[in-house]
Amino acid sequence: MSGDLSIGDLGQQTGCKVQTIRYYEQIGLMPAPSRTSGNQRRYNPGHAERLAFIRHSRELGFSLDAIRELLDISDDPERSCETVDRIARDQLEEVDRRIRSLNAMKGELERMILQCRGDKVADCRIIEILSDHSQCLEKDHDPGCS
Amino acid sequence: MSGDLSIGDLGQQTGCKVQTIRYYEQIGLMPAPSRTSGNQRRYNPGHAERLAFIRHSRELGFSLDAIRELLDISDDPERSCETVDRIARDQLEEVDRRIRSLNAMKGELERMILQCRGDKVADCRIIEILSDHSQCLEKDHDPGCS
DNA sequence: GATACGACCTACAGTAACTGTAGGTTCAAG
DNA sequence: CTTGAACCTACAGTTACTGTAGGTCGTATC
Repeated sequence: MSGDLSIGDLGQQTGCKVQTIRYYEQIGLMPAPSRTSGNQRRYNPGHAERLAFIRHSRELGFSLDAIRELLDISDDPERSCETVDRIARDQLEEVDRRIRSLNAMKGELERMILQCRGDKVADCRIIEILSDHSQCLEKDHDPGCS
Repeated sequence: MSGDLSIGDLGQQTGCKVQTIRYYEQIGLMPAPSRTSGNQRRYNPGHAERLAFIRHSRELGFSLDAIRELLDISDDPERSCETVDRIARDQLEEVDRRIRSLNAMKGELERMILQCRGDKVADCRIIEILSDHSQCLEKDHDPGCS
């Protein structure tokens, strides 16, 4: 009736590493499953679904804390899903922020790379753009330096 | 001639936290500066430029390891900048990968949120989409569970 | 010169979300 | 009955910092 999947099976089914599953259990995100007489974990389909929820949420970038909250809420079907909506909207905003930031990086990287003439470091535009880093660092050990 | 900036001044100039500067020194990314008789760090403009290079590179998403390599290369103006070019192109690829991944997340999040009717969890499309997570987790503790 | 207070010092623990390792045990196939 | 993969626990390591505790220094003011 229950406990038919080994941790390895569960990992294969959900595309999740065995250590990660144990980690989720350790931090209380996954409930402790039953064990065989030899102390090995045995999971039922409910566990598989919970893990699938977690993995899918992770793929959407939700933090484990957010997922914990989503799971808590989803355990009570009578609750309003307002909080769920807020968490999802927050996540969307965060994803948007990251996309904007990465697009800025991308633009600058592309400009940098286009200007590289593949010659010596001395004329390298990439290094130049990354900074005006002048040659004085070796002159640290001047008089005045203890 | 040298050593005129305190660590706090340097942090202000470069928008870098004091602890972060000390951390960069600890991991060998920033050279150890001279010290006052009272053991406080004093930085010169060369340090400020190196730190600016590091921060700018971080803003472009380069890892500290990549930055270390870039700094090593930039210290030798006669070297070919081929490696610099490769590091930058790798970074651009990585940024592109992340943007694609985030765009996929964004699409799914938007679809999810649009379908939410803000009602009870029982009918919540967001929870549904995140998984088919059925109600059987509490039935874990069936006969069969030690 | 005394004092106050912010800035500095070191050393270490904590963060997120895993991943990897060591050293030992169990399961299932042959 | 043996072998070898899969499992177990416990703990260290990863990235790039951030925060804390407990103590010292520098400088402005009285």
